[in-house]
Amino acid sequence: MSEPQPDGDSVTARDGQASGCCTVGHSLTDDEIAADVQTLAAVGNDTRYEALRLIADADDDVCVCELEPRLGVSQGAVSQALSRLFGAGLVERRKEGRWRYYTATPRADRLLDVLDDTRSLDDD
Amino acid sequence: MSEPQPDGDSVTARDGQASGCCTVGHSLTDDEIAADVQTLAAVGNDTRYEALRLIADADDDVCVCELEPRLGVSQGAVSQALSRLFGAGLVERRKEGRWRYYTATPRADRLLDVLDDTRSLDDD
DNA sequence: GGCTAATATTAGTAGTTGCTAAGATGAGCG
DNA sequence: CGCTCATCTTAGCAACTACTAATATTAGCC
Repeated sequence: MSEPQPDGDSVTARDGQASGCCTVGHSLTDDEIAADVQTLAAVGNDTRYEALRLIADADDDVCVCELEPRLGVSQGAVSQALSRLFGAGLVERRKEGRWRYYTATPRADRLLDVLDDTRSLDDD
Repeated sequence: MSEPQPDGDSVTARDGQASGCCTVGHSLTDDEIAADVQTLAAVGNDTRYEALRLIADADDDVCVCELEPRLGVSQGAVSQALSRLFGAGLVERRKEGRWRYYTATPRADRLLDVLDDTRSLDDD
């Protein structure tokens, strides 16, 4: 494989795994990558994305029972979706009597903001 | 279902789909939702996430042949990953002779920046 | 305690995904 | 032209996902 090497040393090799010089690279640990991918995959699904939107766009925290009628899936599926969002660090939850209230974390808010901000730039 | 109604009218109903008053809601069209979910699902996979990182963190645009040895999957899988990132509007591509060079779009850059910025806040 | 409402968990399954291997396409070069 | 290299495409399949339906848990209430 005769690598084209666009511009000599222009492509950085920031971590130690690089075999020679001049190869591409990034500076993330495996754990960081896994966490990011988990986060992204958690929102990369219609039901969970909509659930997160509903939670993030609400002025107050949101009860599960308010989400159920909006998501068009069974109660069990809603519960699973929320658990997954929680596991990915995208929502917090608070118990109050029989009810469970959800709020979006700062990470979730910022992620959704970027999506809103950049949608017009290169939408399909 | 006796809705708890946290605070009277505190939960907004921004779009017309709401059945009564006082239910949660958001203001996105189905197309916008689908586009966002597609974007997120595209990066929500180890191979594609790493590919995008390598492209975004490089100073110049990156040739496919530079990515292949770093991703640990077959050549065909790399090609598929890049196509999917392209379809999601996360990379641009440029042909130059036999080679194909990829760059990250602003949407991709900003998405990755947010992940970097917020990782420490609520990592697992 | 026994009942009911809200949520979580589990088992099972149809549908989707991400990979490999193989072949196709297209550009440069002798 | 025929070869080779870089990349794309396709078929097929194992692994995973997201759902439903059913059951379990937990909290309030009579």
